[in-house]
Amino acid sequence: MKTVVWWIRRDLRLNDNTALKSAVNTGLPIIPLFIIDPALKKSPGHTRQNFLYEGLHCLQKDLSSRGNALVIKEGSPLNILAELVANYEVQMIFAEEDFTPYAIKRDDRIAQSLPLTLTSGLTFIHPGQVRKSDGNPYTIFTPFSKAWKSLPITASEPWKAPINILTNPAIKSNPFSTYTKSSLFNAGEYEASQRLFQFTQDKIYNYKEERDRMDLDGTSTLSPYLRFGMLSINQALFAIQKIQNRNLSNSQEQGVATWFNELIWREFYQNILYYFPNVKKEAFNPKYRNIEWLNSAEHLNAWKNGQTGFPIVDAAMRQLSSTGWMHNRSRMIVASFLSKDLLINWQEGERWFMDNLIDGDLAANNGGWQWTAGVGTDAAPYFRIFNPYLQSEKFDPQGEYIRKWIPELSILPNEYIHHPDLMPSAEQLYYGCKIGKDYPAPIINRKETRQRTLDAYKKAS
DNA sequence: TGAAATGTTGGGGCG
DNA sequence: ACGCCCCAACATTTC
Repeated sequence: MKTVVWWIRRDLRLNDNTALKSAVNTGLPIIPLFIIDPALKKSPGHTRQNFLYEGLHCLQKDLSSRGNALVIKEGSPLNILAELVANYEVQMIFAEEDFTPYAIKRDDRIAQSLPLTLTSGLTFIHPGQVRKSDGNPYTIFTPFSKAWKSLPITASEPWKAPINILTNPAIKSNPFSTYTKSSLFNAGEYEASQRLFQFTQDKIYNYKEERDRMDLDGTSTLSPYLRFGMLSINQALFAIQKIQNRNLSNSQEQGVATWFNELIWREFYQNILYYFPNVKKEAFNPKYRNIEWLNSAEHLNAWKNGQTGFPIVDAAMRQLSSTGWMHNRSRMIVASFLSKDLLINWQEGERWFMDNLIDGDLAANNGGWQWTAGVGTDAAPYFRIFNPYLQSEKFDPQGEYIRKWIPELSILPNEYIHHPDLMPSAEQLYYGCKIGKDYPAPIINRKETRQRTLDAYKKAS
């Protein structure tokens, strides 16, 4: 029996799936396949791996309700696919194109000997399509986003997977259910579509104002779903287009435009990784490849464990450890603190984020870290140093975020919540929070570190 | 998608 | 009424 393979990688959905659609269009029976690749298994942290496995479980359920089966195999993709091709009459392998250096290399090798066809879907516009007039890729966000927006491409009505997907009955799958559920994110495309619907009904209209507030629930919380393709970028952009057709107030429009812009940032960093795969290993900007980092192991541990003595930093780091997710504003604050205040190589932070984030994505995470560390695609940003106290007062005004994640500070009044080390000793006694004992004293003096960092960056450039 | 330092302006108090 | 000072508020420059 002639058959085709739908090779699932980071597109764990049935609807609006370009690879599945291509497979369905052949009219041949399909083998829906996910390969657990040992080469990738060692890198993801537990949170992300659990989310992936729960997503596979969901996909398996979604498929079996259509009378089909998801085949899950473990091993080298090349070997597994070659074996399938040898044992079944596989006419074609369809997969959604991925742009990490590992994925590109893997797919190139497989395509040399097997009938692999890659489809577009991870980014809305393929990296090759967004270039300057001289043919070079964009390296600055604003011109990139202008070019991106000017392309005459609009999101299309998401493709609905057929009620019955014809699968190849000759190959059986084992049920897959070994995972720990995330406390915050249910996996699966149903959950993703629900969240997208809720967000675009309501929160998106206040997104511009509330997305930065760490004490509010103002962000989309869609990143894990976009990361694993439980939601496609086309589905997200189509949802935006639909609400843009309504009569929106000025401020509502701004909320929508701000989220739209965030999605273009995602495209931008996928592009950067595609054209400059070396960013995985080094700073995008050659001037900042030789910064003399201090790399204090003690400071790095304090940062990881949320014990720096800076409440907003510690709250954020504990949120990450507890939930596998961190608010976007918090990510910038802790990243600035690690690279600019502690003068620790941003790559240490990048790795810790990848080990812990449920939505950890090489392109976005790397881009974000390089941006904050000031070594990336921005023009002259080395002096962009966040002041954790100001950030805290601005974006967690009542200290609710801090109180939520740092129980030992939860009793403090607003007056001291951002800056507990300024608390007089009588108050420390009164609130049962002795600085240096119940909660750490600040591990660095910001007045000194600011200058230290400016010097180190200046020297490197 | 930063913050601090420095510069400018303009209104009110006051001799 | 006038000029001077003070200072808050805002704008610009600098790192």
